[in-house]
Amino acid sequence: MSGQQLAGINLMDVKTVCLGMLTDGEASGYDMKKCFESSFGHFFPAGYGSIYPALATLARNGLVEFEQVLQDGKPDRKVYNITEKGREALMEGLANANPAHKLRSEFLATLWFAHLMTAEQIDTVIDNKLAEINEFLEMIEEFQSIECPGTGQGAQFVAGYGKHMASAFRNYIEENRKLLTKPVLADVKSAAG
Amino acid sequence: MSGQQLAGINLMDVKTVCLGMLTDGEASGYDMKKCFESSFGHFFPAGYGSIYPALATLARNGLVEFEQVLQDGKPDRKVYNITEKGREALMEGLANANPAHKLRSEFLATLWFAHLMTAEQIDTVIDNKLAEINEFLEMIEEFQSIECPGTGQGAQFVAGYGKHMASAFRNYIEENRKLLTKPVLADVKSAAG
DNA sequence: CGCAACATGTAAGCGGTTACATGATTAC
DNA sequence: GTAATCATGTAACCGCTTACATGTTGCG
Repeated sequence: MSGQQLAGINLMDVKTVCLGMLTDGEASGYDMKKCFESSFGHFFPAGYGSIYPALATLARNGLVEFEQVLQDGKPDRKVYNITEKGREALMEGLANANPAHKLRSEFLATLWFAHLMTAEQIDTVIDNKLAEINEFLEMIEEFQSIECPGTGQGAQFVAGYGKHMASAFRNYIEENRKLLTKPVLADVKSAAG
Repeated sequence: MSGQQLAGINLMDVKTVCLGMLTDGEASGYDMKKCFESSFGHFFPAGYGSIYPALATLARNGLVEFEQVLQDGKPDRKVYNITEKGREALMEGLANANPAHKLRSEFLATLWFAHLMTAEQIDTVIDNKLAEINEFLEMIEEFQSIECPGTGQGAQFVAGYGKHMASAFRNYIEENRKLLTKPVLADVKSAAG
C-alpha cells in the first residue's frame, strides 16, 4: 500500500496524460483538447470537463505551473508548463507494468442479441459502424498526428495500431456480417410449415 | 426528447444486457455474473456491484420478476424472469442505430510516451500485454461460450470478433514493438559524442 | 446575421468499481 | 484448517459526461 506517491498520480488517467503532453512543451487546456480530439482521443477520450479540472488539480499540487497570457481580440490563455515534481509524477505513472486496455462495446452487446432484431436493424447498425470505421481510417491517413506532441516513436506505434486494428475490424465485419442476418434452420422450417 | 420510454432504458447498459440474458431463460444475479466473466465481460465488463443494483431496479420497474428459491446447504437464490414489459424495454435498447464501441487504453497512452521510458520498462509492459492476449486467445479457444445464452449467431459473431481482433493485436505488437525500443538518431549521436 | 473558432471554467448527475458485510458447505 | 464456491446485497467513492455560463473576433 504505497499509494498516492506524488499528489495522487499513480496510473494513466487524464492528469497523467496532460503531464505527458507538456513534456513536449507548453500548452493550454484548449490546445490539449485539440490533441485529444485529433490523436489521443481514439484510445483515450477526454473532454473539457475532464481536462480543465485535471489541470487545476495538477497546478494545486505543484506538478504544473502556468502563466496567464493576455491576448487581443481572443480570450486569455493559461499556458501550462510541467515542473520537476510533475516529471517525477509522470515517471511514476509510466512505471505501471500492467496498464489496462479496456473495451466497452454497446455495439457488440447489441449484436449478441441479433436474433432478437430485424435484418434491417442489424444492417443499419453494421452499416453505421462501417461508416465510422472508414471515417476514422481516412482521418488517420490524412494527418499522421499533426499538431500534437506526436512525432515520437510512441506516437507512430499508436497511430499504426489504430490503422491496423480499424482495418482488422472492418475486414471482420465485412466477412462475417452475413452470419447475423442469415436465417437459422428453425426459422426456415417454421416459414415452410 | 422522447427520453426514458420504459423505466429508463434506452441504451445498452448493464440493465439492458441483463434483460437480454433473461430472454434465454431464468437466471440469478450470480449466474449472470458468471456469464459476464466468461463471455460478455471481454467487451462489456460488469461486477456484482453493477449487476445486483441493476436487477433490483429492473424488478422495481416491473421489467423482470423473481422468485426466492430456498436451497439446502447453499444460500437462497433469486431467480429472475423477464416480463412482457421487459421484452419491450429490451427491444428499445436494441433499437439504437449507433451503439458505441469505446476503447480506453492506458496501455497505448503509456506507450505514446515510450521515449520517456527505459527499454526494460517498455519490454515489460509489452510482454505482460502479450501474455494477457495469449491467455485470452487460449480461453476463447477452450469454451466457445459455454454456460451462457450464447449459442446464437450473435454470440458466434462476437466470439469470432474477439479471436480475430486479439490475433490482430498480437501480430501488430510483435511486428512493431522494435519501433519502441530502437534508439533514435539523436541518442546515437549523443552516445557517440 | 449567424456560426465557428477562440478560451475557460463550474455543477450536477450518472454509472461503474471497490470495499464491506454475512455465512454455510465442500474440496484439498 | 483454509480456501473456494455458492449467494446477495449496500455504501462510499471516483472519474467521466453533459449541460450550463460567458464573451469576442472574423468569416461567409
